[in-house]
Amino acid sequence: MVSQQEYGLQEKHLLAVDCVIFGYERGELKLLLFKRQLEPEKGNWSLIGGWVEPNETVEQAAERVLLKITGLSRIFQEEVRVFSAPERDPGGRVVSIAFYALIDIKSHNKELVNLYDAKWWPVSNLPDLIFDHGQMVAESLAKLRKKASYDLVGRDLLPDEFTLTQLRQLYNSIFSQEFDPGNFRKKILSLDAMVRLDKKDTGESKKGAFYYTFKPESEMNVAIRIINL
Amino acid sequence: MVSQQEYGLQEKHLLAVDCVIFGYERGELKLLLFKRQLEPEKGNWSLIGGWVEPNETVEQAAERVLLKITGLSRIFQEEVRVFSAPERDPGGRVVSIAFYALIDIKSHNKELVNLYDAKWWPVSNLPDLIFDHGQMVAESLAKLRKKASYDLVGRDLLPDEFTLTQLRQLYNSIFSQEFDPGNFRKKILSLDAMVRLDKKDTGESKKGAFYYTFKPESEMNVAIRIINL
DNA sequence: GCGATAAAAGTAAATAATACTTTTAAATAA
DNA sequence: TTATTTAAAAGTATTATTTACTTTTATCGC
Repeated sequence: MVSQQEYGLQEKHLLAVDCVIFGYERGELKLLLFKRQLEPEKGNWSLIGGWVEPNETVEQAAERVLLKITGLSRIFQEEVRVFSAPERDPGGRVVSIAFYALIDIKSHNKELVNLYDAKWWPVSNLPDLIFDHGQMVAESLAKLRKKASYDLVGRDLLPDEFTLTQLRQLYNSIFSQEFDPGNFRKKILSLDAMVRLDKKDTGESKKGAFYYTFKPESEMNVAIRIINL
Repeated sequence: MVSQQEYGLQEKHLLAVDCVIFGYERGELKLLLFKRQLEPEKGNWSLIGGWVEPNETVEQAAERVLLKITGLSRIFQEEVRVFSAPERDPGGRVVSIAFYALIDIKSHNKELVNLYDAKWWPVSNLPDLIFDHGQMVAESLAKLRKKASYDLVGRDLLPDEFTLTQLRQLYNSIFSQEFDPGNFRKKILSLDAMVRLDKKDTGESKKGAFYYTFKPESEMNVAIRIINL
């Protein structure tokens, strides 16, 4: 029998969260980045982060950061993974948990974003990021793609009412590929996850495209395959 | 412009890893659990865990724990998620990262397992676990199922040489369902991920079943769908 | 050689994916 | 007021995959 080590004798760690905030606007998938305000790497582009407090979960810490920056609560977010290379932050040993979040750019608070010196960047054209934040973004995008391939992800990125064309364009931008309009429509409608409204968007075509809304999450059949990887 | 908080002013956290160790033996998926050796909950069944040291990554901490208990290195492991409810451990605020690992039970060091007062349990019949360890196991199983549905998982759980029947039985036990022998064989062979050896296992049938080995990981085509969820 | 056993191979129907074409609705120009 | 244009929406034919089976094969023990 071998003994375990006591709680009190252990070294403690600085714990942070970093948020990869995806948004969607005018046919483009975007990422909210901000200019770092303290040394090291002050002034360079980074993810939005924050410390984990003793009385909260890491998810709550991420929600707190998200609320502070966007003014939004109840945002969809998912843990990416723990980043813990001892030298990842030259300022000291910080273990950071990366989360990715999905928001509708139109619905967030732009003044707060300005206040924090943040900016939306197209994911297809990102600046260099500090530390391992580039890796965090790459893994978040991979997770988002995986999720989008077996789940409908529009709910958090699109406005409440959207057209099938807008949903397809969102998928085009997530996967950086063009989906066939007819087949995409057929596949999506077969999932029976949305309701067609009696309203049309005439901005894109003369005929006009029907608006749809998502059915409540509770009515959704899960684990439906949308894109075949 | 809003200022960020300095590193030095922050509260630190105890950081641990907990390992959900899956093994496979005689048609059954099993989990390695051990009797906790310190208060609180001393003597109750728990996952195998350890503290994260300042000079290592959380993955290295999990590898260290796995080596200590099984004698094996280079084990397949994957992060499940961070468990950080403030009251999850009655002994104090401990943030724990759960990992799940896959090993071939035959190849591990049984003396070490005994030394640590550990025991293999069938996943279909687990004892109550301390803290949130039951939740860690449930989420690990879900992750393993997801992985097994788009990847071949036998490589880490089966011996080097195995029959298609053994691989199918592994899948049966992971998904708690019976896969059709003919269709399973057809699907698996179509992936072209294994090599048939000139050797048969005659233990299970009079005709005998050919042994197979996995092709090197580098030759594998990725993201093949095995089970349709 | 014969029956028993599970492996291995084969088959036919149903379902789904893919690459297209055609029709529709509404705005605009001739 | 009719033709033209646009993208939405519907439809279609081919191919590929999945599913539920049946048949054949190899080998053991009698």
